[in-house]
Order: sequence, then C-alpha cells, then structure tokens
Amino acid sequence: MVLVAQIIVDVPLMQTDRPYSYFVPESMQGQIAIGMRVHVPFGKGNRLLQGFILGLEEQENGGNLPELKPIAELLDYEPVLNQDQLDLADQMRQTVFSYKISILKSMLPGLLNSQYDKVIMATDKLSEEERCTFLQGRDHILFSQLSEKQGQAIPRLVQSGCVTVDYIAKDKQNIKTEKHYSVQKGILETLDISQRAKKRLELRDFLLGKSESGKLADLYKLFSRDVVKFFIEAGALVITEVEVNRADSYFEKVARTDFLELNAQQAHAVEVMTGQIGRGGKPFLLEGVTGSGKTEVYLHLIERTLTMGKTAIVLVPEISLTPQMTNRFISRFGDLVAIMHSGLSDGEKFDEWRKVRSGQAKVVVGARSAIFAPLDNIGAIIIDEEHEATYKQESNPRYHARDVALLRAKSHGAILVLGSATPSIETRARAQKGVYHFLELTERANPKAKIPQVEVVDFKDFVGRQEVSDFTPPLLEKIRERLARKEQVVLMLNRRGYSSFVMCRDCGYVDDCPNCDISLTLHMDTKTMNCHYCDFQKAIPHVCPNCQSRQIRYYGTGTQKAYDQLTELLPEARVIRMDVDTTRKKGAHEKLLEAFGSGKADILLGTQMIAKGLDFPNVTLVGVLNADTSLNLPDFRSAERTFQLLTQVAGRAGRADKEGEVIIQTYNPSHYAIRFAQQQDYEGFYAYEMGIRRQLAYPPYFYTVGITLSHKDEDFVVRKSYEVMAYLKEHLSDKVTFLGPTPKPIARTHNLYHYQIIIKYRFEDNLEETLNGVLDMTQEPENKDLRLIIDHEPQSFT
DNA sequence: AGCACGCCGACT
DNA sequence: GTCGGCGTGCTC
Repeated sequence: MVLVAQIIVDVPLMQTDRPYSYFVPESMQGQIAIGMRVHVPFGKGNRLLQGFILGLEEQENGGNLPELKPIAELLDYEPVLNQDQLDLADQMRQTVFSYKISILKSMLPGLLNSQYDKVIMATDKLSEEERCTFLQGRDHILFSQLSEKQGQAIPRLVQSGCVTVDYIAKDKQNIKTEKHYSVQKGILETLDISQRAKKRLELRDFLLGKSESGKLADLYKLFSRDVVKFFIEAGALVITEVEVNRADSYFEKVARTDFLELNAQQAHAVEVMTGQIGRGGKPFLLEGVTGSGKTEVYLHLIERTLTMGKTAIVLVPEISLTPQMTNRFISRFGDLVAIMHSGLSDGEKFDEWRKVRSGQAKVVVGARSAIFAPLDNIGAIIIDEEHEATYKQESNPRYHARDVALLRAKSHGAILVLGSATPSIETRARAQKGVYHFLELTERANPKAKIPQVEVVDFKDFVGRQEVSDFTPPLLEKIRERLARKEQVVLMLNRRGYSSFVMCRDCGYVDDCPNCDISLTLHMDTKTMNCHYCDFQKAIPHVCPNCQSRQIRYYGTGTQKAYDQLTELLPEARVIRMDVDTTRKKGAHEKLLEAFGSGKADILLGTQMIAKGLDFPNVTLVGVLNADTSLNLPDFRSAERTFQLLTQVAGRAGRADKEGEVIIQTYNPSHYAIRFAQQQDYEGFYAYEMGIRRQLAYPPYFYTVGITLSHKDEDFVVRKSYEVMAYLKEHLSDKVTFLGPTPKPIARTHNLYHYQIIIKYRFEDNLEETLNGVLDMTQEPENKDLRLIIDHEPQSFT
C-alpha cells in the first residue's frame, strides 16, 4: 500500500485545472492532511510548484500504478484551507469562469501564496570562466537575476553536473517574534554588584521597582546592551521569545464602549434577525436611511450571535474601512475582532488570518475577500453598503462577495444581512418578490438629527456670470455662512476621471498614452505624466510634441484646481484636500480625517472617498460640485450609481443636533437620478428605475454576461468577436439577446484592443456549457494570444 | 507557464 | 551535413 495525494498545482490554465497524483514519502505520512500546501515537482524540468492537497488515499502497490513523483516538501503543520473552504471552492468553480487554483489562492492571505525563486548553485566542476559568465563570480545566484540569454544555458550545465538548482521562498519570515524578559527575583537580589557600577545598580533598581517583565527592546532603550547582558548572563533575567501579532498595536489604543440603546425599529430588526440565526432561511435586506444606525444594529446582532456561541463576518467596502468604522467593532468586542483590509501589510494580514484560524477571533470585519475567513460555526454574515460595486472582484476569480456569502450562509445555517441606505436595484427587487426578508429603518437614530434639506443648483443659470465655474454663487454663499458660524463643510467632486491633463493652446494637442486610448494624467507630486490603465510614465513636456509651441499648459481640473479656486475665493477658509494624490501614503487617509474631525479645518474637499460612512457632527453643509460626471457613462447602472452617491454624500450633513443642508450643482437638474436624490427618495427612485430596466431588458429583469476579447491587432479581435458571437447564437436558445460586438468605451489599453459582447437572458439551460465552449476556443493555437474574459453579472461596462 | 520534441532554413 | 528557429503538446 502506498499513500497517494491528489494535488492541484499553481498553474492557472485550462489544461492543468485538475488534481495530479503524487506519492507521499513515508517521512510525511504522519503529518500530511487535506488542505495543506506542498511543493511538488511538475513537468519535464521538475520545477517546484506550490500546490494544495485536495485528497489523500491509500492505493494498492500494484505494478500497474503509474510512476508517481514524490511530494518534495510539506509547507504547513496544519491545513491552511478547511473542508468548508474546499467545498466552497467547488461550488464557486461552477459559476465563476476561472480556474480552481485561482479560487483557492484567493482564500488565503497573500503571504501564503508567495512565490519561490530558483537558485543556481555552482559545483566544483564549474570552470572559473563559466562561473564568471553565469554566476558573476559568486557560487550561487537567483534565476531571476540571470539574463534571459544565460538562463538558457542552465539545463546544459545541470546535465553536466556543473551547477545544481534549488528553490527558496522569496518571503520566509511569516511569523514575527519578539524577545521578552522576566526577572528572577531571587537571583537578582543576591547579585553582588559593585557600588562603582552605577549603570548596573540603576538597572537593578529599575527591575526591582516596577518592571518585573516586559519587552527586551524597551530595556535596550533605557540601558546599554552590555549592562543588560550582565544580568542575562548572571541568570537574573530570563529571555523568552514570543510570537507577536503585528496588528495588535491597532487594537491596544481603542477604548471599550458600551452598547447604545436601540430605537423601536432597530430593536425590531435585531429581534427578527436573531430569531433566524442557526436556521438559515432567506437573506435579509436591511434598508435604512443614512444615519439610521445600521452599524449599531449589526453590533447588537453580533453580540447575540456570540452569545449563542457562534461567529460573524462583517463585510465593509474597502473605502469605508476607516479607523472610525473598525474601532466601533473593536471597542465592543475587543480582541475577538480580526480586521482584514488592504491597508495592512502582508505580515499583518497574515497575523489577522491566523487569529481567525486559531479560533481567537470570532468576528471578522473586512473587505471583499474577508468572506473567505476560516471561521467555524458562522451565525451571521453582514454585508454593509451592499450596493457597492467593490464587492465584485474585477480580476480572476470574478466572484461577487454577495454570492459567496449566500453559499457560506447556507452551509452554516447563518443569517445573511444585506444593509444599505440605497440598496442595489437587484437586491431591492428580490426583497419585493419575497426572495429576501425586507426590514426598514426610516428614522435617524439620533431623534434630533433630521434628514437634510437638499437644494439643486443649475449651472446653466450662472453660465458666463463668473470667472471660475466650479463654485456657483449660492454654494459660495452657504459656505461663507458656515465659516461665520464655525461649522464645517464637506465638498465632493464626482469621479476620478476629473483629473489633470496637459494641452497645447496653439494646436490643441493633448498628451495621450502611447498604449491606451486615454490622455495622460498629470501628477504634481511625482512631477510626471501617468496613465491610469497601464504603467506608462513620462516627464511633463515643456514644448508641444506636435507643433513645438511653448504654449503647452496644464489643465488641472481635479481636486487640485477646485482647491486652488476655493482658497482664492475664500482665503480665510482652512481646506483639507482628499484624493488619490493626498492619500497615497499609508495612514494619510486617517490623518486627514482625524485633522478634519478635530476641527483643524473648515472644509473637507475630496472625491468619492469622502461620501461614505463619515460621521462628523459639526458638518452642516455638504456640496456636490459636479453631480453630472457619473451620469452619462455608457453603463446602464450610471443613474443608479449617481443616485446612490448623491444620497450617500448628502447623508454626511446634519448627523447630530444641528440641521444639515445639501447643495447639488448640476447641468441636468431635471434628470430623475438627481430629482430623486434631492427628495432623498430611494423608494421613488427604485420604482422609476425598475420601469426603465424592464423597458430596456436589463437586470433585474434579465441576467447579463459580459464577454471581453482583447488582442493587439484590431482586425483580429473584430473577426474573433464575430466568431464568438456566431458560436453563441448557434448554441444558445433564441430567447437570449445580444449586444455587440462593440469596442469597449476605452477601446485600447496596454496596446490591446478590447471588444465586448453582452448576453442578456432570463432562463438558459445551455449557458454554462456554451460559455465553457467559448473558453475552449482560446485553447486553439491560432487564438494563442487572444485574451478572453467571461464575466458573469459584470458590475461595470466602462 | 516551462520544457522538450520535432521539423525546416543558413552556416561551419 | 549541423545549429537553431519556434509550432505543438504535455505536465502525476
């Protein structure tokens, strides 16, 4: 009998999207388990790849067993993926058109997927001359450091025994440790220390005084290494190495807070939902106006969940994962909470993940991928701001966290709560049909806080009446009022597309990216022109590349320009600017909000990132400088997105006792998205938008699949797009409708042309099979460098 | 992806 | 006659 492992290796390709059998060496047999990571030799060159163990079985040692390669190395002492997660991956594989290995990898913190590098080591057979050419005189070198040309010589050198090849992890230090000391009082007191050794006496007094144990590093801050060493050698100090959690410092400074009392609506919602914990059942839509205290409902719900001995996941959009948000959870549940978001370093993410796996953390608060957290016995999964497009991953595997949550909730009998002030149309429609339970919070949690008044200002009324156009007189007037009253203002610029560029005043030349159909963006912080799609970067031109004119000017239309105007118009105002440029550095985001919150500025000017979740009681005016820029995008969700954004940002005003006011500047005051946003009427918007969706056969009346084809040759993509289209028409029923093929709104990026086909369907039996057939087409040699993306329910068409 | 096998042109 | 170009096909 031999032990055979089924292993899926890290080669994300159609041909390798299946487990391979490997022999388990005897030395590993006691430790190996399903869900562990391994290194296995793969392919002709036996290069080492990371893989996951999906199955283990005893096999008869018959002679007809194929020659199995042995597993090279076991990477874990305990499984990194549990059965729950492996089952989840199986289910996701059915709906997400990507490979299983990609799904499995996305369930783990990045550190555990880190790459391994080949090391070439010289043996004594290698001549000095060759050593200098290949290894640059050294006895070993990373393969990635060899030039491509030299790399080709490696097989020959290996064969002749001149070099050997090994693999090392690029990042080995997963677990961080810290040295701690503890005082051995008995020994310390008997130490005979000379009265002349002043430092030693000082340290002894220090240790006898208050500090019987602590971090060795702290001791080194006060005393020199020599002095400390004396005590360690004498045995008066015992040093121990303990594992530390890199994210702990984040938790230490958060003070405990008590639960707030709920109003009747909140309490009712908590009761209804708690009743379903452990029973599964339909998901809940919790629709609550801005400021209605949804977070407090979540907190109570989690408290109940924990009392029942169960665990909880809270998903929050990345952009709202501010300390203000996470601290509310930490302050109630302390170190039972794990926080997972992109602001953490790889090491910190890994530590938080371990906290969850070990069972220490029972509440996971995080962005999209936190839905995969290895919790046992989940009682509640909460998705806050459920309408946010960031819950859909825009690269492989293209999963929607809401769909994964549904699967997990089902297998755990957990309740799934979708919370929003402005639910996605799809979700709201499901609540309407009774697919979801529908719970509403119609009042603000603070009874004194009223829903703010919203005024729409038409830019067209002021055309030609002022020099600078970002600020209309009514808005300026209101800002002045607030400055006089020492209240605060939030101003939002819609969309990042509102960025700076360079144009020649003589010939109108705009500096475009050579690889993409888009103009380059000016970044003053780095003094470069950058492309938002590819990595292209160049210096700012001083002479027009087209007509050599010196009249080449920078047209800053972004927050920078608005900021400049604002400080010119209102020199006395203290303005904080928040956009990608000012928040690039780690922690800058928090620092700026902290400064605004503590009253160090009067105006917070920023992009969408200021629209969500901020809670500053002194803000009584919110201004939207340009409501339109997200309105006319070629995307059927553009009205929905605009409405959601305007409603969210309006909700930043008047959250405490003072009354709030909102001004929306627009060129389209009669557009329904803006009219309903003005009324703060989600239900009205929902009803109106549903009419349009029905008319145009869009979700939720129809499902959509987006197929994107990309290639460097435009004619080729067009031809292939029509081929794919023909294939679809042939294999799908005639109830299906198609849009396209059409060029994507930005037709070329990374030097590739993109064409898109959209499939709309209600019921279609052959869909999965047909789409897999399309995927197979890319396997044909002539389609080798054709890129094809199948996106189920795409969230963005731009 | 990598790596080898395999079948055609320009070189000692 | 050989070295090497990259088309094609497989990886336990």
